This record gives sequence, structure tokens and C-alpha cells, in this order.
Amino acid sequence: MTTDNFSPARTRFAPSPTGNPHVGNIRTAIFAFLWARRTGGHFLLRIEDTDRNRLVEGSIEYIKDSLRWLGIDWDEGPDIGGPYEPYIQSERLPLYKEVAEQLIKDGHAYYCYCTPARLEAVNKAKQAQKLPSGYDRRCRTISQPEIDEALAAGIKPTVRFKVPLEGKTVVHDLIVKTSTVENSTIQDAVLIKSDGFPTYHLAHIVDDHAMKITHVIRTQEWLPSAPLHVMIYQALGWKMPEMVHAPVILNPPGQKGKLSKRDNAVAVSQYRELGYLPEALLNFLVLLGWSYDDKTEFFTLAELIEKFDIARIQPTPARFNLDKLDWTNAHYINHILSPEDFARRSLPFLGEAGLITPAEVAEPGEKLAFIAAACGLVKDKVKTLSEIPGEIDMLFKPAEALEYPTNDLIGKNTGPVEVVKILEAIIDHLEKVPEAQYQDRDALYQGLDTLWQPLGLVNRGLLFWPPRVALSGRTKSPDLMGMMIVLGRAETIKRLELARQKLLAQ
RNA sequence: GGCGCAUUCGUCUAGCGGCCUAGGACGCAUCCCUCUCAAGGAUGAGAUCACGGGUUCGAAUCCCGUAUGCGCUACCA
Repeated sequence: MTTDNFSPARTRFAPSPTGNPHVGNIRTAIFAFLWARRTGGHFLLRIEDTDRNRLVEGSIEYIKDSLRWLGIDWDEGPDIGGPYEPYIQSERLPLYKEVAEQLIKDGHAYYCYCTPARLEAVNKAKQAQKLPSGYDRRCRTISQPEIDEALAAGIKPTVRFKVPLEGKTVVHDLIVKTSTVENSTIQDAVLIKSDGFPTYHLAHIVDDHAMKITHVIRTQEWLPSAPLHVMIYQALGWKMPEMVHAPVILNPPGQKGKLSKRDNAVAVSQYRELGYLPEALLNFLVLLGWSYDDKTEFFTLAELIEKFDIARIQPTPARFNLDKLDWTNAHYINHILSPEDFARRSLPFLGEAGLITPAEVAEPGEKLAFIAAACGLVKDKVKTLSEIPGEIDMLFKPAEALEYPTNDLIGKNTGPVEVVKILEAIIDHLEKVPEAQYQDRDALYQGLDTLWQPLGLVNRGLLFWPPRVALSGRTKSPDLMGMMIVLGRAETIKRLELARQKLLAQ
């Protein structure tokens, strides 16, 4: 519980449905969500589907899945409704039209009959003269005969905002310091496109006002158009919400520009598939551009809700650092996740690798104990869930499937003859060990540990090396005793015997 | 090109005029632990606080300029 008396904020995440959400956008959504929760307010999801050309089927589900996976829920939205529904812009067209007409009536907007071809020509001419590009505002003074002609030619007009030609506009922002812009540098932006759909500039203002949004939290990409938005609010006589322009996320060190999918995973779903935990991704993302103090690195969602503060968001863009994400994820896996939780979350990855069946992924049943034991062997070493199968696949495969160079069995030992003796001693020992001792990792270790000195080895490492390779087929493997227990005594002895045969056959 | 924003170790950051000979974290190096690999523990290298001017008794902290980075410059968001 927080004792601060912030007034309840209404924030929103308003993505356009153009595919799988990008971690940059999602981080902004996280900020908005946390601020709403911190202040005891509301967080809404609104779909901004005004660009009919960029719609991607299924996007709304992708967006909701990404948010839900991260543990972010919303109080109002397209699926659950709310007091200001609908929450999909394409279903709110009359509202935008009404506001646009009001602006025209009040002299703050006008119809524009210019064709795309003409706009392009104007821009090219301006650029050739090294002037700032942009619309020449021709239709502000277009004559009636010209209008009639355009209409007769079948031109569907757009509606443009009539930017004041003089003066300055000031944008106040909670992250970036106040910025001031000469009105003359701002374009007469299109408010309603010729297809009748509004642009972002109009639609988000109409909706934020209608939905009583108190904090417009978005990325700094919007900062240059914020003065335009301020002017539209002024023309409408509406109260401005607080502006919060969060920094963008940059590519990893060495790569220029903002985080791009050219060389990096950018979708939340990709990180899920790569084996990152939602709580780790969230923790990492929130710390990219925000900090609580000079030392806290790990936060639960509840702690974030308690401690998040917009005022502590950095104004500077941060680079996406995969090493730090890996470290964060590893910490969650190694130290925060319970063994049961770890095993449960590993199921899809084991299934993907073909180590268990799809049916077992859904319901492992009796096999769960084995899976949990196997996964438990690598819980403290794995950085991502997707690494698990590659670390423990030998425990799922039959002994005969292990393939490894015979020489690996020897390691630092003096030669095959000596290693055969080691394997025989271990087999002999394991055959006699009482079951209770076999099942007890420490007892099993202590028993085996008595073997190396009688064999004349200079250290215990020489004793443990051959069985490691024999059981795993690798020189790097999970804990030896752990593997023995998971495999069971019979399978263990079988693998040791196979290794012995391999050496003898050499 | 124009407009805007930003600028503390390679990276993420603490710092809001004296506590800073700048603290923490990732990464890196060395050592310890040790049945391999990890994890863990310890230590270390690494930032003249982008640069140049001011303001002030005093500046990483305030102001100005330059440089650099980032963003925008669509009937996309």
C-alpha cells in the first residue's frame, strides 16, 4: 500500500494493430499501467486502427496476449468494454467527424482538395530550393469555382488543421523539460483522411478527452507533433492532459538507431519463445529508462506498483542490453523461481525439443516427477528456459543414443586401462549400495568418494570424469550424482557398462 | 537541409550547489569455492561527469555556445 496521495490517474495503452507488439511500445505500456496502479486509477486498452492499409489480422490478440503474459491487465478495453466504449477507433468514426466539423465551423480547420500528386510536387519543389518541406496551405484560400472543379473531378477532400501562423507553442512534459516551438514551423496536419478515417492527431485527442485520460504516456517519437496536439486542444477549448514522453529504446551497443528488428528480437512473443520469463522481461524493461534508487535491481510487479514514479523516468534513450536481460532472467530462474514452477515452465520447451510428447506438455501426469528432477539439475545454471532441453536431453534418450568420442572418457586420466578400472570400480560400488543411499545425493557422493584413493588416483576429479562422460555423453554436464539418481541405478550401470565396452573395443 | 529533445564508466544508472578524491549493476579480468559447466563469494581495471565559456566562496549539478547522439519532417502511428 502506498501512503502517497496521488490523485487517481487514467492512463491508456493505444497501439495500432499492425502486428506483434514491440518491446519498446510494451515498455511504454508498462509505464502507463504502473502509473495507473500506483495512483489507484485506471488503465485502458484502446485500439488505434485508423490506418486501414497497415492492419494485420490477429494483431489485437497478439497485443492482448503480450500484455497478459507480462501480467498486465486493463480496466477498460475492446474485449471488456467500459464506460466510454467502444475502445476501437474504427467504431468511433462519427465522434471524429463531429469534432472535425466543429473545428471547421469555428475556423480552426478546412477542407483540402489537393491530390497526393500535387502534395508530392510541392514538397519536391521546396526541397529543391532547400526550404523546409511541407504543405503550402493552398486550400486555406481556395476559391469556390476551384472547389467545384475538384469535386466534379471526384476528389474526396481531407480536413486539415489551420495552424496559427504566428506565435509560439509551449509543450509541458513530465519527463522532458518544457519545449517551445515557433508555430510557423508546424504543418497544417491532416485531421480526416480522404477515406473518412481520422489521423492519429485527431483521433487520439478526441478519445483521450472522451475517455478522461489524465496522463498521455507515449514515446518521444511523438514529441515533435506534441505542439500540434497542444494547438488542437486549445482550438477545441479542452483541458490538456499531462504529457509524458518516455524515451525510445535504442539498438544494442555498436548498432545505430532505435531498436530494430533487422538484427534483434523485438517482439514480446519472440522473447517468450527464446525462454525469457515474463517477470524477468518486465523487470528488465522497466529498468531501461527508470530506476528506483541506486541499488535495487529486482522488483516484483507488486513492488513496482508500489514504487514506480513517472518523475524518475530518464529523458535519455537507453540501449537495449541483451547481457543484462540474460543476467536478469538467469537470476529469476536460479534464485527466485521455485523448483516446481521451473519444471512447469520448462514443459513447452521440452516439448518443442521433442523430449516429451505434446500430450505430456499439456498434462505430464506421472512423468512430472522425472521431468522435475531432470530440470532441477540445471536450474542453477541455465540462463533461459530454451537452454534446458540441450542441457538435459541425455536423460530422456536411451543409453544407446549417446554418441561421444571414446577419448572423451579418458580426460586427464592416464589411459584406457586405468579408465576401465575406474568404471569397473564404480559399477561394482553402485551394485552394492543400498537403495536408500543411492537415492540420497550426499550419501551417494560420499560412497563414491571413497573409491579414488584405493585406485591410486591423485584426486577425485579423475574418478568422476569417466562416469560423467559415460552418463551424459558430454564433457560438460549436470551434476554427476544428480544424473545417477534421475537415470536410476539400472540405467546408470548400463551406461557405465556401455562405456567400458567402448574402451575395451578400442 | 529544417525543427525538437538529450548528453555521468563499453552498457543501464545514483547524483537534483558543498556528503563526489563520482556510488551501484551488467559485461570484463584475477582469485576463492569445486566432480565438469554454471551459480556463489572476494578483489580489480574502467568516467579528468562530451567539449569550451560563464554564474557562484564552491558545479557532475545552474546559464550560454559548440560537438555528438536520438527523434520528427506522410491522407503511418
